[in-house]
Amino acid sequence: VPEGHTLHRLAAALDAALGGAVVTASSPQGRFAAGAALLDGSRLVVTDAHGKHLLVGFAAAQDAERSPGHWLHLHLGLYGTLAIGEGEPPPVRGALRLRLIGEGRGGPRWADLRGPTACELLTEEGVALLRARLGPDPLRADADPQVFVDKASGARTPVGAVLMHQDVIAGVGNIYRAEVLYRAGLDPYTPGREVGVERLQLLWQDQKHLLEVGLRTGRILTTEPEHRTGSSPRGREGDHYVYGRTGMPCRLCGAPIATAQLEARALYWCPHCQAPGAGPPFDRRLAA
DNA sequence: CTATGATGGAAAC
DNA sequence: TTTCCCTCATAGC
Repeated sequence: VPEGHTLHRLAAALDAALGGAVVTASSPQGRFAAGAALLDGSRLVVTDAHGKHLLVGFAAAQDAERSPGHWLHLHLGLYGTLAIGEGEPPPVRGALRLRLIGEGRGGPRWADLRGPTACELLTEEGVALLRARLGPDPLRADADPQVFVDKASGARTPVGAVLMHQDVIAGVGNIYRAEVLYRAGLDPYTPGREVGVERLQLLWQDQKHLLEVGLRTGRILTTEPEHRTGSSPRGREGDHYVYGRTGMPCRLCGAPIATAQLEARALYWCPHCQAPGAGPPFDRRLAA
């Protein structure tokens, strides 16, 4: 579930639920017991997402300035979950890494974290180091597209691999990489340095657009309305052009969708619409 | 009901 | 390159 849009949604949801609240923190599973003990009784003051990383700032409950002394860094990885709810938290079940409970602006709220790749406390310096190793996130106002263009246009590796590198563009995962390349009519194996600056700029723009749709809808929806028919295994009906559609006909040309491993992940593409030298298979509208 | 694989990344080899 | 995290949606009985 978690590509970049999901983390921005979670950041907003966590702030809406527990922003400003003094929290009770615990680690029923025990693996974050020391960290939870440090956070227990402090105030959740800010949430922020950068790519697939979620940062949550906590201040001492009596700190009038509400300046974060501790930063909780979360990364959900492939199957971590952060569930947020109202009222009484559900009975503890399974491996619950972290539970936060507090009286939010709208009433009692709770948040349960399971199976994360990262759940750790960082200092301000640690947060700076984390940000330094992340590339621009198209969903952030401070994102600099030029950083993406510079890094991607210097890469000898395939553009399909470059898009997965979080230090090049933060927040793109395996679904978005496949879909944005299809929408651009780009052969995934074209080396980054051969894509061209102009097409990389367009790639950034379209990726930003797709992430914004994801942020708004909570769903990785990459198909234009007129193409939204037929199945997308793992997505809702018609959500994707190529992701997970191995062997199924391309929505535009009918050629069977191909798959291969790239960057240790399944890559999906249309060998016809994304043949070397091809252009965008349709006029992309910036609507959804 | 059980089995499988997945939108990720770090650590361990 | 392989393992781990130990969830959750989906496929299949």
